Amino acid sequence: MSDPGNCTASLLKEEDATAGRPDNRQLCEENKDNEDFSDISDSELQQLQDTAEKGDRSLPEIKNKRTEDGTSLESIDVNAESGEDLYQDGTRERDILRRKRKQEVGTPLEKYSLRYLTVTDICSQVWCEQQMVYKMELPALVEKSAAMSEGSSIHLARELEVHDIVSVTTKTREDSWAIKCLNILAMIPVLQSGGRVREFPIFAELDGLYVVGVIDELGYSSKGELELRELKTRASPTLPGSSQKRSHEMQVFLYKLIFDRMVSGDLQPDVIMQHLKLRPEQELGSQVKEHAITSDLNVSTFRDVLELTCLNLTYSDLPMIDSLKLEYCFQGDGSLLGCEEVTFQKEKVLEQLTFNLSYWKGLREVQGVDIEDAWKCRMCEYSSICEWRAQKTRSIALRTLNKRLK
DNA sequence: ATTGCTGAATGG
Repeated sequence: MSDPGNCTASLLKEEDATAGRPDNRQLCEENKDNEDFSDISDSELQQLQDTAEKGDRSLPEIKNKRTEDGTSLESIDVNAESGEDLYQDGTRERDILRRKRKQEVGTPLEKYSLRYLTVTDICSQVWCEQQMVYKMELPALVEKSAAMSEGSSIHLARELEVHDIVSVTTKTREDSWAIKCLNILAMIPVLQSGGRVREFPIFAELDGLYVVGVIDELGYSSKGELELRELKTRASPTLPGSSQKRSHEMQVFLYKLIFDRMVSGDLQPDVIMQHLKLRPEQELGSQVKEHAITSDLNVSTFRDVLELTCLNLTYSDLPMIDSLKLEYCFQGDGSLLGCEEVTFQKEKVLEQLTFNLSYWKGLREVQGVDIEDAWKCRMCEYSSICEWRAQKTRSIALRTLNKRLK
């Protein structure tokens, strides 16, 4: 490994990833015969009304068996093969934490005990907010699709082209955040020398909320502009529809928003630690320290690494992101389907963000999709229990009924 | 808090 700038952070956990995983296949099959909100037959009308009055909503019982030894192994990167096992594990972990600590009152953020949101959380909110909320409440219902696994491995393959991978065991939450910092510290010089990096960790406070993410790729364009590239692999050889593109655009917009903050010296160690409830004096784990030493960094507590990172970001004179590109590739043969530059309109992005965050702050109720986007429900794991959908269906049914009575 | 706080992104 000649270039220390080529390491990224990741995490490994629990060996028996598949144990206790509920089989969702049947549920997914069932969802196939769900129709749009419209097109309701006469016989269904009465049924719908009955159901509506009863308020029937049978939630399937979800069990989360899990080994309780709790030993966690974190690493500075994935030893390949990450795909499914890690995903399933992570999901169950989040599931347990959220459901255990679920409170009946407070803002959604408090209800799900979230100290931060991820960029993906906000993007799935753009796709369907109601679905995103169900994912928080009942994550076990989602099964990773083949397209998603394929996407993950393509991304991993690309990452391996530019990164060496080193695993590191961690003991504390501070250790995992220290790894993010170490990776940032390693990537800064690569960017300064005009190089290319993948999986750049980002985090910043947006509108009072902490948002965390990972930038797929950063590099320089032929014009010498700092360019963000987000690879989207597609199961079919087609470009995404407008609805899906909207969510992709939001993703890169948020990346830029956060990255720009980071390089303009907006990051304050104390604010970060307060927000994320990290202990500044926490001594770093031996493996983390070891890695820091090989990178010639003299650090012993979490505060040391975080402060060093904030200072580096502030004074390394990295540019803000000039260009945002969405790159679509076909999973089948790897062919490029299209690459488009999206224009960052700050006002619009902030407006969208404010709307999304207002849900988390408890300023408004959850919203599902509009009728014209009801096609999304056909591939949604939660359509059979969806309150929003039921309500929409009901209101349309009643409207149809009224028309007929006229 | 009884023991208590998350790899993010993957695609539609």
